[in-house]
Amino acid sequence: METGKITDAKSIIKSGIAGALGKFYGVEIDDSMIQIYKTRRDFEGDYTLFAFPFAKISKKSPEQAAIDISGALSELNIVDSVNTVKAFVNIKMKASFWAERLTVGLNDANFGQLPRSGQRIMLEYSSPNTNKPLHLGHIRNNLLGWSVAKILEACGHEVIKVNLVNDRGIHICKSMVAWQQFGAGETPQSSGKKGDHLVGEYYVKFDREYKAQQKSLIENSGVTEAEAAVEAPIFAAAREMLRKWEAGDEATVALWKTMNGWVYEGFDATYRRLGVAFDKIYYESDTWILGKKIVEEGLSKGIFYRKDDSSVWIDLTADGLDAKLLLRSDGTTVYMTQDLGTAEQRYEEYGFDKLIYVVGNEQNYHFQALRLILNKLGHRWAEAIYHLSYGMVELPEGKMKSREGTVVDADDLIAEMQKTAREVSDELGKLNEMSETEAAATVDMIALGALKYYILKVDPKKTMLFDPKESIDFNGNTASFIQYTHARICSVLRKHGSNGFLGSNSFVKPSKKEIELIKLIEVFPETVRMAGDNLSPALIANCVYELAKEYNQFYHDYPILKEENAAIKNLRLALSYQVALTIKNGMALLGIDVPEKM
RNA sequence: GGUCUCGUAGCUCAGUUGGAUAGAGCAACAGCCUUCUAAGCUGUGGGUCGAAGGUUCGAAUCCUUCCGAGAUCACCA
Repeated sequence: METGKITDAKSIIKSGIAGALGKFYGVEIDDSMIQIYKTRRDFEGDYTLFAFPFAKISKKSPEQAAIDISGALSELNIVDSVNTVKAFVNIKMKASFWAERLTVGLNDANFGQLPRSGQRIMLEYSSPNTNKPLHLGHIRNNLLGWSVAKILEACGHEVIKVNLVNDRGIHICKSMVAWQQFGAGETPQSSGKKGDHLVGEYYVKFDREYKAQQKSLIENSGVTEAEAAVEAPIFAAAREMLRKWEAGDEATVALWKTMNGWVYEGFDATYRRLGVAFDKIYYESDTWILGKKIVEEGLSKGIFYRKDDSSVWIDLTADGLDAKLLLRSDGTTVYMTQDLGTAEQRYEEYGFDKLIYVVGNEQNYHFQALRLILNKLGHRWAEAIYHLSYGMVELPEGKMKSREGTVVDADDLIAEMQKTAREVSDELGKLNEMSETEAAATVDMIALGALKYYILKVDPKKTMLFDPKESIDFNGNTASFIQYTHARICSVLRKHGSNGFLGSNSFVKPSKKEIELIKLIEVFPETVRMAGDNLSPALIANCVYELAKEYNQFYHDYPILKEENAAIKNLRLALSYQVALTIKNGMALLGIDVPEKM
């Protein structure tokens, strides 16, 4: 899924270096020899070239090679000066070079949007169960999925966002049975409860009743724990309901449709609040049968085998895994069978170049097996399957456990963040001059921005800690800080009476601080490319934060509107505009909106 | 037990895919609003990069072993 090359400052310098050193040494300079990176802050220069590869060509010491190189490079017309420290060649670019880079950025209407790649990527994320409301873990999944989709689109790929809803099975039957027994006809309309929460309550009720029945069975009938687990009447009722559902019993299917409908209404509300959406939604009730064909295929090819009880397996022990079940002895399919089937169906329908599953790392094993099995069946596109495996979200008290009631509900969390955002904004007097609609929209941006940024700034693959107190902090490395920077710039541009875009003007030479800002803006498209290659929104978050931080320093130390020199003022306005645009584009890739006032 | 992931400041995290003296935020302390938004800015303190070996000009980053944390190995999804 590599994207194309970008003509940023670094690549321009690289080709300059290749030309100059090719001439100097009289050999073709391979791209890999030019190892260049940002100069450390304590040294003079913009980029640093490592001289070791060239020492080999000239058979001189690395230090001497560095000196030779510095001579050759100072000839380049974009280079201001060169200095060497040991085997490091520090290159300082001309101020005019940076002014030119700013102009290029300003004239790029789609700054940060890379050219079309022609690749089609299917991205599966969210994939909830319909027996309980979404929680903090789902939030990480949804935010990651949405952001990665945005990033891949920015990288020029066609992205198809899909959701696979787990709407059938024993878990939903549990909620249904409990509702039948204790519900007394309660509906979201009658109780005013959100549909997914309502169904979730009955799931909990089931569990409570189930436990009570087990306890009483063990105490009164003297059965073992395992026997009690099977014999409890309410569990028997759930199993019976599943059997009826699979047999297509009308009343059961009708109840199932009604209760799932409630859940979908609830999910839709939460999805809308989170600002995520899908291009296509798959339901397990449609796909669970898929994969049986694959089982036949695997059996006939001798890749799968049938046991005496007629269950079907694949032996993956040679690949370091275990034997995996593909078909139960009663002929029904399992999760793996279904996933094999949907993958094949999706490939036939869409012919993707890449199929990405955003699923927690507890399923690493499953996806390892999935790829392996498809490979063994001879599907070349198995290589296109990628499991974007993200780490669990933990609380300061430890892991979330639904049984202990420590699960953080998605809707509650969002509501809480909105409340806090409102309080803090009010306290600071930020909403004083706003209409209620405007204030509500601003509070919304701040609250959701805080939540999204807090989660997305962490490398997806790492287990992360969600500290509620820290997540609603609006200072430091937070979305609010970045949003505030954007609002400040908008305020400056408003007062100037323009949108700050000053066309393709040529600019006066930027000062050191201004060059720092141009550099941070300049790397944005390259950062988007890296974020796409690594499927990591965290890279975008860091990049935007660095930029906002640098701008706030600049804002504090340098006048913009009050600058008397018109040419310098012009440069600073253009720079401010470009910073605001980059912040806006970057935050959009995280699914975060930025206000013009706050 | 097998497989996989992780371990960086008191806490939460970065670290440009092997580069120079490892960086931010929070928390603590000390400053800055009569000047474009103080949700901001400046400064101080804080490190055996889990440990030990190895690879090489050079390692937080790669390899080995050990220690510690987590995930997974169901006729659940």
